[in-house]
Amino acid sequence: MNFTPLSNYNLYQTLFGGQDFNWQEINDEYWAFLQHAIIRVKPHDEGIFWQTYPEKDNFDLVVNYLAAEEDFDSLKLNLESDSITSLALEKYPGLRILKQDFEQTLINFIISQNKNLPAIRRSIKDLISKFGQEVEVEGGVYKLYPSIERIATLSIEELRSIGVGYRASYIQQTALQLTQNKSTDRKEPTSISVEHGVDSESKSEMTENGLKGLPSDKARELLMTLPGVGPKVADCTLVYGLGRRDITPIDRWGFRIYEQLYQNKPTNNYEIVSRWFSEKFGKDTAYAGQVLFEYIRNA
DNA sequence: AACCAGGTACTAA
DNA sequence: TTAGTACATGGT
Repeated sequence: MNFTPLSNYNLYQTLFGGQDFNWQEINDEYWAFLQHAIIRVKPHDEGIFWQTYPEKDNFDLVVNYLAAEEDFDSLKLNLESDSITSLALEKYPGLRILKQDFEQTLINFIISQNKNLPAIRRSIKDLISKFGQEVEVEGGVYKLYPSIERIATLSIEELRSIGVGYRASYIQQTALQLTQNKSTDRKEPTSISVEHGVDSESKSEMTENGLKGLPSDKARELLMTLPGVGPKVADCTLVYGLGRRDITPIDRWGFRIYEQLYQNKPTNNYEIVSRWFSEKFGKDTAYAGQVLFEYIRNA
């Protein structure tokens, strides 16, 4: 295995908190099952021992996924200017935000709606074990997270078998749309912007690169046209799957943070709370939201 | 045995 | 816009 030092990095809380459902504990190691790779991590005091499969020694994949090169110290300084966030940070030092795969994040958070963390993990684990492609790892056989194309071919019945209930059609339809957008994206490489209808133009932007080119509110609006994707799932996708840091997803806990921790007037209006976070924490909103989420959830 | 879960879609006022 | 409700299934 390779070794990479990691400083001020709360590995366990980062991998197994509420932001990422792809990691499993296997014999004192942490394994992530992605669409095209498996990341294997063995924690160590000063960093991690790691390996990737089926392509081995993929340093860029690991460092990028773990956001290991992010300047956490200056981030920490900014967050400490707020006393409540500072308190949360004391309890969860070194909590990072990972850089997950866009499509996988979208599907996972569609599954997550109205489920608790253990139930989410169980469904995703089943999705992988039932429908993932096999890869050989050190003589054993493991499975990747199923590709979005594969998910698009699954029947409602197959999807129901992983315990996602009414979300099955959301998953199926969203996966179908993403694969279709990917293929039209390839046929029309870049901008020879001929007469696109608003509709087809929007669709062509519903790709990883298309969304990356849009401001957060616009990208969220577009993501919300997908079935099963409301503001919360859209924001999770933007933050965890597209690297956005100027917003934070507002779930039940987000509303509690807004009302109880910061003594704001109770509301059930997503936009109001979302804007409050972004105006208060600016470019570090995602980090503030993340550490406050872990803080209030375990209070 | 209820009640809740990192919500969303739908309906009616 | 805002308020209420059904939804499949599993965790506690």
